[in-house]
Amino acid sequence: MKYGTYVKVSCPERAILEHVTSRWGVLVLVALLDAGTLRFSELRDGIGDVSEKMLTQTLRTLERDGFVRRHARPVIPPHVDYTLTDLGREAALKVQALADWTSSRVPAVAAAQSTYDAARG
Amino acid sequence: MKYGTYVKVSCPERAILEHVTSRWGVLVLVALLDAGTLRFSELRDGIGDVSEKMLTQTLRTLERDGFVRRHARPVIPPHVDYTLTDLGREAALKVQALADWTSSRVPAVAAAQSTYDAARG
DNA sequence: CTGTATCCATGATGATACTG
DNA sequence: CAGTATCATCATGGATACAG
Repeated sequence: MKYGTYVKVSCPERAILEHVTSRWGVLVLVALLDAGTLRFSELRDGIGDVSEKMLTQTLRTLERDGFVRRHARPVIPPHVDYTLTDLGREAALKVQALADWTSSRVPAVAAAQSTYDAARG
Repeated sequence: MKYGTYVKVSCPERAILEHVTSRWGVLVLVALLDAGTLRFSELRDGIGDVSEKMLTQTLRTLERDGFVRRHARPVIPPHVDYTLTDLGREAALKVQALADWTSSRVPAVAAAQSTYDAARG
């Protein structure tokens, strides 16, 4: 079984971890942390390379977990805003911290990989 | 592959993040952080439910990234020890911090999910 | 504009069997 | 003991088309 992003994981902690560290989850959380409020199309364009399907799926999951608040204005054409909840802000800060640390160690990891690859093949 | 305007998550960074937050990556890092040194079989038994294939794969990835050091003693039967490098200890601490935070918010997330599911379907 | 529905290629995953 | 090899399966994510 794949340790799915959406359900079917025995350990709830593991599931939540998957949600916030998932490919698009990280980007959505950090984007909303930086911008405060973003529309669906702003998230889609800002993140880039994300399909609408995956963005919707990611937003639904984060909304269900209580990390993201969805505000749909009853207008035509539709206008939907997304913001972080307090819980979501906590999550976003933690995830950003991990992402920042990772970013800072990219050179060290790249060096380690080169060494490893050179020694083996 | 290009990422966001709001977020600067490069591909190598994303890959590293996936390595350390992967299902078995988290468990291996935390196990080694707690125990200091563990043999292959100790990791396999301690983590539980992990196939030898996935454990090997996880260990190789973490070793290549410079997070884990592998020490194979030239004896029969084979005896292989795994420990964290300094870089790996940093990673393990960050990951454990995120995992601990996640663990502490499981009730809040569960409540949010119940609310969401009740309101919708 | 903000989604939903459907199909499908890809790749991750784990069971099993085997090896040095 | 510590892996490696092979294979079946099944979720994941992307493309596409369409709807409200």
